[in-house]
Formats: sequence, structure tokens, C-alpha cells
Amino acid sequence: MATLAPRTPRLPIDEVLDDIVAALRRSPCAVIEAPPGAGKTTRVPLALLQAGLHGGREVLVLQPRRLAARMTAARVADSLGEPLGATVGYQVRFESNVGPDTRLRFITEGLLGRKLHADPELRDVGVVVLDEFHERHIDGDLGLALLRRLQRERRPDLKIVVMSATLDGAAVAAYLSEGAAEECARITSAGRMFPVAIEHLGGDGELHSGVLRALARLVDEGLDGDVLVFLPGAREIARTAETCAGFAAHAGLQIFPLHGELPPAEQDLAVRPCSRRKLILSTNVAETSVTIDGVAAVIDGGLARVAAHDPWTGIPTLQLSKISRASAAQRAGRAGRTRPGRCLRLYAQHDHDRRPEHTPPEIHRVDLAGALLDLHAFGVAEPAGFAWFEAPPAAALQAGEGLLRRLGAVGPGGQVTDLGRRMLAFPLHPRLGRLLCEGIDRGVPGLACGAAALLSERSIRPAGALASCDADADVLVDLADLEKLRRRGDERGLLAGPARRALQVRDQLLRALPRDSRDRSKEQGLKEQEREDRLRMALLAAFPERVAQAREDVGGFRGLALAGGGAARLGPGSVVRTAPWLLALEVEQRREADRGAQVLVRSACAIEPEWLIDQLCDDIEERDELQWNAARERVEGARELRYMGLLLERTTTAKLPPAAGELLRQMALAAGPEKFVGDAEALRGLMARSAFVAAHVPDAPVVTEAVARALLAELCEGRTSFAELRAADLYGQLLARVAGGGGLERLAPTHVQLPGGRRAAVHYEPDKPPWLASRLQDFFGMSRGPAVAGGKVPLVLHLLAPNGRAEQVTTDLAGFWDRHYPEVRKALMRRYPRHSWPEDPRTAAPPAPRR
DNA sequence: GAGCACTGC
Repeated sequence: MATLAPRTPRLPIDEVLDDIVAALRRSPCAVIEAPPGAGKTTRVPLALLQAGLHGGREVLVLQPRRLAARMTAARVADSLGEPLGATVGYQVRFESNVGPDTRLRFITEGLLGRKLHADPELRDVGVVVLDEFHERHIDGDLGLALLRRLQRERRPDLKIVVMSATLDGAAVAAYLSEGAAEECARITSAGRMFPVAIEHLGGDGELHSGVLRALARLVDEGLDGDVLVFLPGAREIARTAETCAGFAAHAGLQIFPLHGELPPAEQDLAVRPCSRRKLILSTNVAETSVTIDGVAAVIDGGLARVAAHDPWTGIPTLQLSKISRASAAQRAGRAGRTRPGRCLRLYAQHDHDRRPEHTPPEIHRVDLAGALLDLHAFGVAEPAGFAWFEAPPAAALQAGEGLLRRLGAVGPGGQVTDLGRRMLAFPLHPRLGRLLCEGIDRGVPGLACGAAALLSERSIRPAGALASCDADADVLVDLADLEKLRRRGDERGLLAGPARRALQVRDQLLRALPRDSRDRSKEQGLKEQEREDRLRMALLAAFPERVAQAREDVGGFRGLALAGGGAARLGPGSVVRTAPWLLALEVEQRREADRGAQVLVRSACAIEPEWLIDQLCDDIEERDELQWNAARERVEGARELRYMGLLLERTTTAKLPPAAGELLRQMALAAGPEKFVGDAEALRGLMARSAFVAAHVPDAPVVTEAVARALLAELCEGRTSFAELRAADLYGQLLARVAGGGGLERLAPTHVQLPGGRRAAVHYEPDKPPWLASRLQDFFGMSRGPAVAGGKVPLVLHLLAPNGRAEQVTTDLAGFWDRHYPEVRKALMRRYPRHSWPEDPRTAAPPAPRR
């Protein structure tokens, strides 16, 4: 048996290694809490192996990141004086270094799911260690739940060890003990960190000038070492670099930007020791993924961009938010790795103290479709009843399940369909799995592999690159450039790293194709236009609800109306410049403090409206009964109704096959398409606001999707009208609970009645001053907040005519605003007591915090 | 004036 080389230094965790081993002999599970510097990653797995707890099988160590899996494996192998791939090995995507004698295997969290699909009993594994569990990635959460289930049902001998730096270990221990014969053991260790002196500088003014002030202070007070600055994004980094350039040069500091889009060589520059003192301007990469030695001081801007997923629209969001206290502590700790340090926070102490303790774990934020498909494949028919470590929000579960049904991956009984099984064979999001299956069925597997690779990895073009042509799809142009890169090494206009990674993923997908679809000669025999059309149809199957219709340009951008409701803009990098109908493939809803919510489409694909009808008819006509039900659900779903309205504009029911035509006709007869569209959207808004209210107001009435659907059914059958619904106070009640008064609901309808009896969907165009718009958005959840400019409230109304056509009208509701501002102000004062709220918004400056 | 960080046979 391998033993530690004598030169290995002692670490704090060594004090408790015997306790850990003893505990695991008694109990099947253990939780180890040890702060950074304790040495848990390098010592604990090895100690378990040396104690023989693995029973001759493997010890599997889960890491959140590939780099960590590789590096720690190398360090542990080195501590044994062995090469990698002997006793100690690692395995990450595209790369593996293990041998026949390997007993300690470091893998990424994402690989565990793949291993479980290959061998549901994990027969080669004796111990699983989940490292850095406090980061709470969805793969880690899901991994823990699946391992617990496996241990209880089929592998009582399997040992589960959870290691965490800052997490409250009690919750994990309770989860692992719940209903078990043996309690889960809990062991804590000291860490090894140097003290960091933290100061709060308060923050008014902009980030970049705040950084300069803090830097000047550090230099003034005798800075000795490097400075690490945390900023939310590349844009802020560039701005701060500009602002600090002169001072830094004067103080002998060299500036290094550090963020994810930089090529590895430039990232290395920021991390490596340097002859001059460094000023490193970094995003969150430096919080967990990259460690930098020699940092004497941290300047923390207190902000980060947080990615999430909006279950109500199915659109990914990117929101600038305040970091949690745990995250702030982690950032400060970066100054105390090798010596005592300082941390200057660009926000006030009271601001810090009021922040949430932890960043919400991924399971509360992200799209669950992939995780849910895995669960179904592991035999969990009802994910809502699954023993999650922490259950995801009900709305997200419903959205994920809905998407899986719609993609045809899961049937109504929660069983994985044949199509779903085929999708599971690929390491891709279910949408992209469907894209590949559809590409195979339509005879273009090669093109589909390329498109799926591009859509699953980060963009291959620099941010801000402008469209170079007018084409049918961004992925098609990207694929042509990837081909140039592959054939001739031509990197022009591309980001070399991401482009090569996309090629690597594409090749992996090509290898994963079923044997009988690997022959690409037939595909290559097709005319180019035919091939591309087939790919675009496959994309429609993968993104069925992301249909969009072009509208007039807004501020130089192509305006889009989304089938699911709401407006979007086509990014300037997209090549889809003229197509009237398209798919929004890569979408992002941004919300920044100083401007309203914006939906930006970065990657699009032109489609023919007839395909929409074809797709619907396919679902209705050609599939079995389960599919028929799914299609019916699709048509009946509130979101679909607007989509149906758009469809009805372009076609008549006469062109449809009988069943589809009948369904459409019945629905159209029930209320008329314009009513459909209006009421469905209003209901969706109601649910969104209700969810928002429920999150902020204890005991608020909640309108669940079931209730909303029931109401919708009543509307469709003519038993009630939207006006009655509103009169019944459900809608007003909810808003009143937040706003504390009547009248406000009239500021937030998604629809209004116009003179002449026309209905209009309302989209508030955010304008200056933006601060009020962003505050109001908090009230109305998903709806765009109104804004005030010089006393005028400009509103952009998308009028939906009975034929489904939308027209855009800008109007001015200044008088309306004047009548209601006092109520709004009262509510704002209650909600944001630390700010002073002007009597008259027309003359007001942005609110300043009260001293 | 428009792109946080990760990850998968």
C-alpha cells in the first residue's frame, strides 16, 4: 500500500484524519467541515484509501471543476511519490489519466451522472467523496441525492463523504441521517488562514472611481504586495483599467485583467508571479476557480452578474446583483492565503449586514430540464416527490417537466420515451439532444452535431463582433468558419480557444452517434440549401416555443415579438437581418440597476411559418395517443395561445389536416383569437406577479398554474370574462398586498382597453430616470416597469388586432401617472425606507440613502 | 451600448 512521502508537511486536517476513519467504520456517511487551507482535498481521500474503507474498490472524489480534478490528483500522486495514473488518477471530459491500479479517482461532478447511467449500482466504487459541496452546483446536489438513494436501496456498503468549506454541515448531516439506521458523522477541522482586516468604505458613485479611491488609500498606507479587485464583468474591468491606468503606473503597479473570455495565456499572466507589483482586475473567476498567491489586499466592488433561468418565460437571465455575505468573506479570504492582508469593500457595513447569508444554490436558479431527464431515467416518475437535498421551486419543476414533455423526452406518466432514451446518449441539454435526434431523422446528423456543439459551448466570436452578412442562421455561418479553422487553421474573426473547443465537442458528438447514422456521405450528397433547411427544421423541434416574429427596429436593433409574450431585440452580432420569422436560440434577459429588463437574442435562425403548422400537425396526426395528449396540452397551454394567434395571422384553418383544424377552430370560436391572446397573457402575468408576491409577502394568496389554467378554461368556455375576473378582486388583491393601496394595479396591466374598444398589450419602454423604473420592476415581477422622463410616461403599446397582427403605438400617459404617483410613492417609501422619495418625480434626482 | 462562472463518452 502506498504511503505518504516523508517530506510532506503536516496540515491542520491531519489532526482529525483518525476520527474521520473511525467515524466511517461506524457510519455509512460523514460530513467534514474544514475551512480553506486545512488540506482536506489532498489528505482525506487518501486517508480513506489507506484505511481500506474502499473495500478494494475505488475511492471516487467529485470536484466541481476540471482544473481542480486534474491539479489535486497530481498533488496527491506527487505526495505518494508516484506518477499520475498509478494509484491516483483523474478523469474529466476529453481527458483521462487512470491505470489498472488506480484506486483514487478524481472526477468532475458532471461525470457522476454519466457513470451512473453506465452502471446504476456503481459496482466498482466503495467510497464517494463530494468535495467543495458548499458551492452547491446542481450536479453536486443531484449527485448527493442519487448516491443517498443508491446507498439505501442497493448499496448499503457504499460510503458517502461530503466535504465543505463554509457550508452549515448540520443540514447535510441531517439529510444523510434522515430515516437511516446510523447517524451521519460530523467532523470539523481548523483551517489555516491569515487574518484579513476588513474595512467598509461605503459606496456612492461609480465602481471604477471607487476602485481608484480605494487603491490610492492602499498605496498611501504603505501597500506591500499585489492587489486583487473584484468587478462584475469585462466591461467594468475595461472601464476600471482606464480609470486607474495613470495612478497605477505612478505607483509602480502593472494592471492585469482576468476574466473567462481571455485566452489562457493572458489569464496565466495575471496569476503568475511578476517582477512588478500587480493590480489584478477580475470577475468572479478569482473567487473560486483561480487562486493567486501573493495578494496583499482585496478591493471588493460587492457585485456580480448572476445567471438564472426564468421559469415563467423559459428565458435565461443575467442579473447584476449584490453578492452574499459568504461570497464577500470568500473574496476577503483571497488576501489571507499566504500572509495577513487587507480587504476594502466599496459598500457600507449596513449594506453588507443586510445581504443574504449565502448565494442561492443553483437548484433554485437554473433550468432543470437536464437534471429532470436524468431523474426520470433513474426511475423517478414524480420529481416533485423526490428526496432532494433541497427541493427546487415548484414553478421551475413544472417548467422543466413541461419542456421535457414538449421535446417528447418524457410521457405523461413520467416515463422516459424512446426518443428520450436516444437523447440521453448525448452529453447535451435535452433541447440539444432533441436537435441531434431530429438531425439524424432528417438525414443531417453531421450538421446537427456541429450546431449542437456551437449551442452548448460559449460563443466562438468576441463579444461585440458585428454581423458580417445576411444569412439564415448564426450557427450556419459559425459552422462555415469552424470548417475553415479545421481545414486551414484559419482563425480570423474567431476566438481561438472557444472555436477549438466547439470543434472538439462536435467530434465527440459525431463519435457518439449511433453506428447506422455515422455515414455522412448521404448527407454530403444533399444540396447545401436542402441540408440547411433540414437543420433549421431540426432546430425548430429543439426550440419549439422560441418562435419570434420581426417587428420594427428599436434604437437601431431589430425588434422581435416572442411567441411566449414580450418583446426582444436581435443582437448586432446576429446575421439573421431580414427574415420575418425566426427562432431565438440564444436569448438572455438582462437586468441592470440603471436600466430596465431587456431581452437580447444573440443567436437566431430563420424559419418558414409553414413549418410551424407542419410541426403542430405532426404532433397531432402522426404520433400515438400520448403524443396527441401532449400536443393538446401544448395547444391549450396559456403560452401557446399567443403563438396560435400569430399562426392564425398567416394561415387559415382550412389548410390544416382535419384534427388540427378542428382543434384550432374550436379554440378560435370559443373566444376569437385576439381574446385568447389577451387573456392568456394576462393570466400568465397574474401567475408571475403572484409568485413574486408570495416570495415577498407572508401569507399572500398564491395563484398556482392549476388555478390559472382553471380560470383560463372558464374564460375559453365563456363562463367568465377577464373583466369579471379582475372585478372579483383576485388581481387587485395581490398587488394591493404589495403596494398597500388600491389603484396601483392599473399601472401594471399587461393589457388595457383603448377608446374604440381595442385591446392593447402594454410594454413599458424604460427611459430616464431609470432608477424609478428598476424599483417599480420589483413590484411587478416580470412586467417591465414604467418610467418617467420630464413628467411624461412614454408607453409603447403593441396593439393586437383581431387578425393577430401587432402594431406598435407610442403614447403618453402623463396625466395617468400624475394621478397615481402619490400612491406609488407611499408604497415605495414603505418598501425602501432607507431612501428618500421625491414629492414630484418630474423634478427629482435619483434617491440617496438616508443618513 | 449591450457576454458572470462552470460542466457532460
